[in-house]
Amino acid sequence: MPELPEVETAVRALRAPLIGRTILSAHFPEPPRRMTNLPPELFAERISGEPIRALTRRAKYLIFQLGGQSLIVHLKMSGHLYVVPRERADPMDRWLRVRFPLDDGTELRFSDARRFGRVYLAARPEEVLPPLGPEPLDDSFTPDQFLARLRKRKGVLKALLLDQAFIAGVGNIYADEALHIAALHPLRRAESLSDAEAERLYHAIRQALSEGLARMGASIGWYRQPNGERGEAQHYLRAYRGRGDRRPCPLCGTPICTIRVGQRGTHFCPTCQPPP
DNA sequence: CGGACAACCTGGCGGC
DNA sequence: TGCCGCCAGGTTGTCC
Repeated sequence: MPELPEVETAVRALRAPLIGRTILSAHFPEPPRRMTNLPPELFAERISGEPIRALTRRAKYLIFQLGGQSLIVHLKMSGHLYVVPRERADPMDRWLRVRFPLDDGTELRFSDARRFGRVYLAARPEEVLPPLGPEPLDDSFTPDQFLARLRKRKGVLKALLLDQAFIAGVGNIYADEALHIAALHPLRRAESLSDAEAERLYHAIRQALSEGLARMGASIGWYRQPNGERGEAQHYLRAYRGRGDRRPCPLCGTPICTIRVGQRGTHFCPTCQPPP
């Protein structure tokens, strides 16, 4: 489940092989269903000959700055971007959705088992990006700004952290992690937090995401780095638990509880995160 | 705005 | 061992 740390890890790894390259074309092994915002022929026509000038991230989106337009990719659940030598008859990727041949004999590939991933071409990213909150790891994201935004919102914390318009890049794993670090129950309501608790949550969000990024992301489910290697963050999770993972709370040894909050599997320690 | 829920997808896991 | 059914999850869209 690529979230901010996983997407940022992919962006950093892809810059070296991609910046300065020219995209020759786009090939879709199967007709794209809802994957693109343009018919495949038009998509290929518009991207052919475009240089890759920069690669950045906004929330969970990868943004390739081309000549006069942008390629915007969302990995969703199972999307994977990687670069391989083009002519080598390597084993065909079973879930290959798009191939972008490049001018140096390599190709950028978008693979996606679940078909949730999206690939957009637009003159400007804002044309396809939804409303997004601040980047939690940016210097411009301050405790004061977080507190001011929090005071405008109501509802349970877990749902708030998952709201990309409130804060960008947090997904199910790091939401549970941030709440555990902050010692806040996922069903606590935003309007119930003291200033001190809100500041704890601010630092916890940044800590959870920073640690995940330092460990190259959490390889739970499908996520792999562009070079195919797993991240390491999954070994250090405090509260989030994948299937069959029965590890207790690392702080107090209490079994981790799993509930559903807003249709999402939610994991917390009933001792460290007292219920509202 | 908040909350609930369906839809999109399909591999893989749990259960039998 | 084999088969079935359901779960996982980010986001959008709908409805109340």
